[in-house]
Amino acid sequence: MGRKTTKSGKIRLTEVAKLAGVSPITASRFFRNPEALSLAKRERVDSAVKELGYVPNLAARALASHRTEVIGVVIPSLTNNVFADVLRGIYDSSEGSRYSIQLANTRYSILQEEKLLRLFRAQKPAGLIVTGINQTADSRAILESMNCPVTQIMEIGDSPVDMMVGFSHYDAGFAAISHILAQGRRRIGFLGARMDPRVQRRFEGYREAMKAASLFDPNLIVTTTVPTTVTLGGTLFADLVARTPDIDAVFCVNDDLALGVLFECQRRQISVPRDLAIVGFNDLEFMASAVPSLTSVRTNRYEMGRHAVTMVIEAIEGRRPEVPVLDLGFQLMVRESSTALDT
Amino acid sequence: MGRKTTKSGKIRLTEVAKLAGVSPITASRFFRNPEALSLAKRERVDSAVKELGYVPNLAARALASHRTEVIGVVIPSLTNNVFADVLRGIYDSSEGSRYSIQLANTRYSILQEEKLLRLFRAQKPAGLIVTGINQTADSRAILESMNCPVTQIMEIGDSPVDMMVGFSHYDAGFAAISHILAQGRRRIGFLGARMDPRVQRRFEGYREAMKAASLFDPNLIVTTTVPTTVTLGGTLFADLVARTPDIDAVFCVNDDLALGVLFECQRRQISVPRDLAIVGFNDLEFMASAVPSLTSVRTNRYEMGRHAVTMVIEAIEGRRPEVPVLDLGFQLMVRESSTALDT
DNA sequence: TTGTATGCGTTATCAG
DNA sequence: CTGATAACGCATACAA
Repeated sequence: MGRKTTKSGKIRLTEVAKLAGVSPITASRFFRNPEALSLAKRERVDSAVKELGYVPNLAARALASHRTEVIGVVIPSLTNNVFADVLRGIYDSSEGSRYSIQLANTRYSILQEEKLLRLFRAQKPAGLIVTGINQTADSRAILESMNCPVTQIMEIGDSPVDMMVGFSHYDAGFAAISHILAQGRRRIGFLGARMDPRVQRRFEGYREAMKAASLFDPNLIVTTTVPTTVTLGGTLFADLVARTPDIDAVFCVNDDLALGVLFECQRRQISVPRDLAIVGFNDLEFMASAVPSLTSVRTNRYEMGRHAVTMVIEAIEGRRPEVPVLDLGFQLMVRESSTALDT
Repeated sequence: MGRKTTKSGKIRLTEVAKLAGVSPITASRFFRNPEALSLAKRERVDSAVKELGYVPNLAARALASHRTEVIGVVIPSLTNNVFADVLRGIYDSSEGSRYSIQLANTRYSILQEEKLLRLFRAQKPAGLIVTGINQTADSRAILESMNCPVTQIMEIGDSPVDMMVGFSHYDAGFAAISHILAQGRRRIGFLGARMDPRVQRRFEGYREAMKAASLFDPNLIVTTTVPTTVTLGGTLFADLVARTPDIDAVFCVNDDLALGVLFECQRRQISVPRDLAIVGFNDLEFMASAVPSLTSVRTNRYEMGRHAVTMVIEAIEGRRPEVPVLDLGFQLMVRESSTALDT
């Protein structure tokens, strides 16, 4: 009397095996290691699967095998374009594989991060990708106790939990300032928002470059912990100009701020780059399109996502990388907004 | 000799129950329906859980209960800011609940969407959120066979699979054009990229508004299926000007294109809005900040995400909405770029 | 290459 | 309010 095609919950591996005339475990192997089956049985199982419309039960699989096929990804923001690119890389690279991505958003809160990591631990992910290197001690402990490959992304540093892929925000900040200095600018303002750990390291790059040139001056610095927007760029710039009118360049910790500064300059008839050089960070697509085109520091976000997933998957499958830390570097994209001063 | 605190895999509900002096099923109920326990046992279980550091096994739970606590979300793009906002709403609203979000990216491919839906079906999600109303017949069939609440987002239409939250892209396009016409403009160009179903409906709004004013002219239209960028906005605009030099306004299907048009105008010394009015779509944050500030159609993306999750969760828990279709509307944000022509 | 026996950790069912 | 028993659907280990 038992139905089988309807009430889709009914078709188990057993049914498939029965129809194919094999044992359940052979049918099971068909999915995990098809090559281990004789061609004949492989085809029999294959058609049985199709005929019955068999859909594997992931929960049963996970319970029996003690592992899932999900890779957890912990990022601090969904609205930040930077992470959108990283995520694209992650999803693109994971698609070919059998792993699926589970995303979690900390909103830049390390306590929230801790909570999410606890949640992940309950789920026994096959691998984990987390943003940055500033986890709490508890978070680190969780990560280390998780018995799965972990890749930290966006930046690099000593003492990785496991693997890392990113670049040095300090170096990138330093390089940006060195470039501006090389153009003959001296009063270089710093505009910062959000001030997360990576932004702070860019700031350190700025500070050290300025100090090395004996040009550091606290009056050149305007920061806020408020999230970044284009509008905020204009506001911060207005603050900076009010306090320090003689600036001849501005380094913005991201491109949204830089665009806001450009608009504010247009509003105030400040000529860019003649009166003011502008340099952003991340090299979002619009930077090249702006008038004047805006200099920025390109970061390889999409590649970061791709590498992170690849490294994790390789590690899951036993092929650990020779070096656990991958530096993807950055490129200074010099454009009109930071050309040399006429002298 | 058996450890228990280390090798965290060891602690099962049984261990908790033993320590608390109750049966496993009572310990189980502690998590799902604490009120059903006597205060005494509840406290005993509670401390046992804490003492042992018990972590529930989600796979076992899913297998035994025939349901998971994940809500699947299917979107066409991760880099599009529009979806970033929707996702933020989704994640924000899901956080308080016990449901976790599983994200899938179709990259605007309806075949990929079909594939992903099949994958979801294997996972027996508690609920599903999908983008748009243009699923393939197969996709629709899968959705309908899934036995869980489904919410379609971003737009509304007849014949929802289950529930819907969005707005009419046709109406929004029509309203934008009506506004431009009311400013005295006559030669209104249309710039479109990507041309996904929602963009096409905005186009239909444009077309009908123009036809109603007897101003429709194919030469005013430039579209491409290429993904949107700011740079592309400039390129499309250049094409349009080359073909139809006498335009006095441009409607862009999104804000990135609009920004690109603005930059291109700056490059060509075309005065906005004097020579050309510009209207975008979505009202991304930078629109208000641009010089001149750019008119756009605000869509309530964050709220869309929030409502979608809330509706799904409510439905999962048996409280279906009175009306299955929620229209969140749109607002025309009139700014400097589309003020009236001097006459 | 294939199959048998057994267990994974939890919850549903129904009785008390 | 509490508990005993029996699934849930699949994979591991080992044997053939």
